[in-house]
Amino acid sequence: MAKVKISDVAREAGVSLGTVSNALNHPEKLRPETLKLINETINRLGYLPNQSARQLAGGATKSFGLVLPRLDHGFSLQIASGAHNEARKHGYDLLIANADNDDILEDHYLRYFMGTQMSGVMVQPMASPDWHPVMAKMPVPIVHLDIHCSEPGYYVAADNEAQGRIIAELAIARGAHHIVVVGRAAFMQLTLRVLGIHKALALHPDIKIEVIDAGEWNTAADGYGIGAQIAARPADERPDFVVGLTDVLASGAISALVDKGIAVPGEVRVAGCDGNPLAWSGSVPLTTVAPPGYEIGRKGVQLLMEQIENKAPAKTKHVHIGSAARTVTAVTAAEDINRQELVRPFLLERASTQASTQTDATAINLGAYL
Amino acid sequence: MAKVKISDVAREAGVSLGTVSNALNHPEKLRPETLKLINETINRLGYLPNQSARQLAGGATKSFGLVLPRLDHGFSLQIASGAHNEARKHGYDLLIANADNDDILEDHYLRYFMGTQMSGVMVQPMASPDWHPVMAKMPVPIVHLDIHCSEPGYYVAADNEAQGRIIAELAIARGAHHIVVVGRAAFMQLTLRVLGIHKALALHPDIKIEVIDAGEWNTAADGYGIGAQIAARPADERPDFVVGLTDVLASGAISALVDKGIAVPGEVRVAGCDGNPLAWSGSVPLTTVAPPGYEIGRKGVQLLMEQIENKAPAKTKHVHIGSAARTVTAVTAAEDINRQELVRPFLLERASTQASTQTDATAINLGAYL
DNA sequence: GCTTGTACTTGAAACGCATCAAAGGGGCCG
DNA sequence: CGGCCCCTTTGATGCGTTTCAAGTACAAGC
Repeated sequence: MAKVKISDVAREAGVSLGTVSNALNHPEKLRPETLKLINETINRLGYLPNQSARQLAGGATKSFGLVLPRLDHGFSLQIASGAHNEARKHGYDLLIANADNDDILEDHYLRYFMGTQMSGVMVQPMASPDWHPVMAKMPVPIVHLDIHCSEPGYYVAADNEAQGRIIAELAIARGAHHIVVVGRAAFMQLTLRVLGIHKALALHPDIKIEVIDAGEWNTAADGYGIGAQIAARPADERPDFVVGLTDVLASGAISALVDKGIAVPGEVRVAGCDGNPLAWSGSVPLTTVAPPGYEIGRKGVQLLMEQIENKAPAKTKHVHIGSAARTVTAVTAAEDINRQELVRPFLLERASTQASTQTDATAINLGAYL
Repeated sequence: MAKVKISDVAREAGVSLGTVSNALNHPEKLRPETLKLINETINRLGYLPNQSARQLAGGATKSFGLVLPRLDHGFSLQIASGAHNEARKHGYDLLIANADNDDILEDHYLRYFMGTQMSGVMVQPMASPDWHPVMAKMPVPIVHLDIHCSEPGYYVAADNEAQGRIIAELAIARGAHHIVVVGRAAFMQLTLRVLGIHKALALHPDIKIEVIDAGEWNTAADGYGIGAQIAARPADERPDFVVGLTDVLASGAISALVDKGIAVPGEVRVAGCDGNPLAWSGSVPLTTVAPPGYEIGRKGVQLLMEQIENKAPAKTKHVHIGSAARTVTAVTAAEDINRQELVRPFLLERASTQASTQTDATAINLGAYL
């Protein structure tokens, strides 16, 4: 079980150490038969290059690290997916670490990646990344995702305000008179969505709007609570449009409303925000405005590449990506969940199973903010 | 931007190289004031240990690698979550790689992890792991997840047959007379589920059973196709119970049935299999029998630890974990999506929002297979 | 004052590989 | 046959750590 090393391969194949190394890294430099001989020996011996030694000796690694706050949030997964594909396209590996909603762990993995000679590191931070002095003097390209930071540095974020605007316009288009927004004020992203909604409704003073803090953002139970509260109101105080600032909140609210005998979307329409796959893979599709997670991951890697390739990269680069709006049915959406590079809002009503490519009037083109 | 190394810290702090190293790895060996001095210097200089060099010199890394076929499959995420928590408990890091349904990539990341001096590696393989001769002579503990392999080695798998049995018994309990199973025969896991269903139904020759290959397993569209086909049948040839061997298949089938005006669960009951979060977080809960993904990840790490700690570990160890059955409502389920260590099937009918802890008679205790 | 012991600290060796200047081996031309 | 050049292979060097045998300083004991 002793690990076989490059010198073993060299001895066994009757060539020198450097030749084996070349076989691994610059095969074009070798005569085909030498290469073949070495490869056979490698396989026979079950040789596996020691990555640590490789990195130590060679420098960069052609791999990126991505630290995510959680793995079970659809948005983070879209980021991971986009980052993965883009990284592979450039021949880089992507390693993912789960910070499990823990600051300490986030910091730990960040340092870990930094120290592993990764070519670059991305984080979807839990808190503002400005706090960490270490970040600034990092010898490794780093990009923050889904967050705005004032400090110099690179970040890619969704235009959350635009999402709010889109959803508000959806409500207006549906003829809403009374909107209830369910969310959690403490989160910057959600706050911006609320702001977008308010701005869009500024021109419609006749539409009444209420914002209710659900306490949390990631459990349907909280949405259920608000839904139940709404259902308990006298009919004339009930909204005709509910916005869940998060898809799970919206789902919970729908559950409550239906449970209490209120027709959705008959009496109350409900829309979400997140583009959480659960919303469109379920048997009943939820209308949702999706931040472009996939695109954020992709762009993040692109910014990493940019820093790597430019000898003198910009000190600061902030990218905001708008949410492209598109109408798709539930089934179709489930189909291309991993292929679509743009995410989109859905029609509130149950759509037919034919895919419709009709573009929402409020669509923001991807490039608009680039 | 030059990377600061240990010798820089040593020089700056006026101590020797080995002392700085001790400060990092064996702080108890240093005089408190020396330690303090060194730590201050480290922070001032922003020193970050080079993990590659560390691993090269030191050997093991206290970190595990996990290669997953996809990141967007709920089951894989449960595995990742379980593995993560267990690994942290032992003070290990967990790094995740996404093979993106690509054999080559899977192999690539496996070798990568092997070569990184990871203390152990886990894979949820796409194909049977027997094929790979390299695996056998790996100098690193390795555990296969969610798959049975005949070769010597470690694996942890769900008892898929039991899942089929549970779902069949659910159908029997609901008084089913005609069951349609929608799935993809080519996948071992699904085949075992079908086997379990057949075995459970062996005692009920009066119940008619049909198995339809949906072509795929991971898109609701395929389920939709079968659902539509069922809906098109004359009423007396229609099943009264449909089993999706995968939750998305079940979702798709439900969509189709409802679209075509067939009442679910009024005329046809539908259940899934996977415990995919989408099934229970959506506003309408889907009944599903969930393989214990979290538990598989957990046990996988435990087996890794076992191999690491025992100087002479067993050559082979196969663990099957049964699916514990429990009845939960959609909202509650969404709530503890990340806390439950056991996953469970749901009632087919829309449940009330009160959690019910009633245990299904077919429940298999977690420990039963350990 | 000398010895022994204790508590730290030191620095050289090794970890496995990539790199690169230099050497080797042909083929071709004069 | 000698000289040149190109293609291939060689092996010493260094990457940033950890480790560990050897060293230092200081205190206690005689």
